[in-house]
Amino acid sequence: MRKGEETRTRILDVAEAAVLQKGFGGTSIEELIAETGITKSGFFYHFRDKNELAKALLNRYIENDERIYDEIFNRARELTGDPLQSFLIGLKLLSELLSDLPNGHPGCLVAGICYYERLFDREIQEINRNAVLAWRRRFGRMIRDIVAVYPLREPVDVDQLADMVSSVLEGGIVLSKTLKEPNTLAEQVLMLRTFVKMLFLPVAEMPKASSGSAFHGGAEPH
Amino acid sequence: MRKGEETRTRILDVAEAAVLQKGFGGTSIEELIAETGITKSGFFYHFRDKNELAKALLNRYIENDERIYDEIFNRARELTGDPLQSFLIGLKLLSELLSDLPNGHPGCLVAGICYYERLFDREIQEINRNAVLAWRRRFGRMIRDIVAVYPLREPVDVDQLADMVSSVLEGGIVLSKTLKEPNTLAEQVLMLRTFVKMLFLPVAEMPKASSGSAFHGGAEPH
DNA sequence: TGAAAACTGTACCGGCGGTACAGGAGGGGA
DNA sequence: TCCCCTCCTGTACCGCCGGTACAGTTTTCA
Repeated sequence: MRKGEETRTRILDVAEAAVLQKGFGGTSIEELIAETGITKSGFFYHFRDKNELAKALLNRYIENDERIYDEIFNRARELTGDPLQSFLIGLKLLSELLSDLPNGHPGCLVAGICYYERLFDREIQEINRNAVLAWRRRFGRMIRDIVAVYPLREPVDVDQLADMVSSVLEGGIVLSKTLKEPNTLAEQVLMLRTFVKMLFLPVAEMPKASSGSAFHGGAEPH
Repeated sequence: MRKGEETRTRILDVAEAAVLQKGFGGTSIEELIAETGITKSGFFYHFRDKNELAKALLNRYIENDERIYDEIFNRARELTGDPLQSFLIGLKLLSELLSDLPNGHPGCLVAGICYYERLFDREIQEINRNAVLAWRRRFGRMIRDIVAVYPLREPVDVDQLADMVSSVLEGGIVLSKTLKEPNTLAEQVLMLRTFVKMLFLPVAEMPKASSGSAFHGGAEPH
């Protein structure tokens, strides 16, 4: 019983890394058993087929993901009672965590599976869907707490704003991976933070209309 | 010469739909030739291997993508000379185009390939990277035009703001696909539009602090 | 009309997902 | 001590797939 769990975990570890680099279709079972040092029969003892491996992988990934968000935003809530401030602090902590990843974000399994869709059964697609809905509920809850205290400066739908957090994270991961710029993801989260700040806080008075060109980014001569 | 191009295009059409539904690894060449009504030899006459198919597919996708953006934002520029207004109109047009897609957005090949990464050669990864950099340049150019006229109400980096457009699009596609809610993508683009608006325009005066709960979204009893 | 372009047909290879099944090591409870 | 259960190994096999090789055929158009 103990030994079995350990082997199973080792397979999942190897599989997760492989799937995030090559997708499900690009990851062969033979390659997984080679790296885990197990036989093919051993693999199929733990997982009936590739679909069940995907399911286990996805469930584990989502669980871990939720745990991380819980930690970050609970920590943020410990630091202040104000719902807006704790949300903003949470986003800051999240961006720091993301920029501390040594090789950049490895990729999101939810997105990976969404781009592999048709080869999995309805159950997996449902698990994936529920994970995204859980994000919507999580961030929606926090935003509703804010709205109860701060007036919204522009008419936006709370659930859509909650989805924006997921959008920017998923999109930021794609950009970061494609550009091979690990920092892009963290920067995008901070941009979202700026948006949230502007939606609920009065803008600081303009310092002196210095006509544009103040906050330009890197040079882009082309 | 003419006939060859036509067959090639037909293969690419079939392949694009398949790849967006199942990923590259999940798409078999045999399945492509079956649907195109061509033989295996015929397929390999047009494409040396799967990698070259991917390259052609990606290049065509990016080209088409650029064309669509050109059309939308040129059209927006025809409607007004003001850089901010034309950008906002462009985003509105984009969201309308996205919400008019009958079955929702089919998925972005750039993201699909980014999640399949390791199985392609450096060249493809470079094409992908350049596509994202082109988006950054495109939106960055428009934002710089705005910044030259309107003061930024919060200190944000222009390139990071430009990347936010790509982030929200890519993330919105993932959310839309996973949730099977075609509208989510268009809504996310409009959220981004609100952000851009707030960054450059003074906020409308608050109507009367009716203490929150004004713009709540759908009920979320959990 | 003739050469090049655009294929078809056939045969083959090795890798992969998956199945089937027999058997064995090791530990824990009766 | 014995037996059973968990956790594997080993072997053999199937059919699909990506890819190669190459000879031959039809279509196109200059």
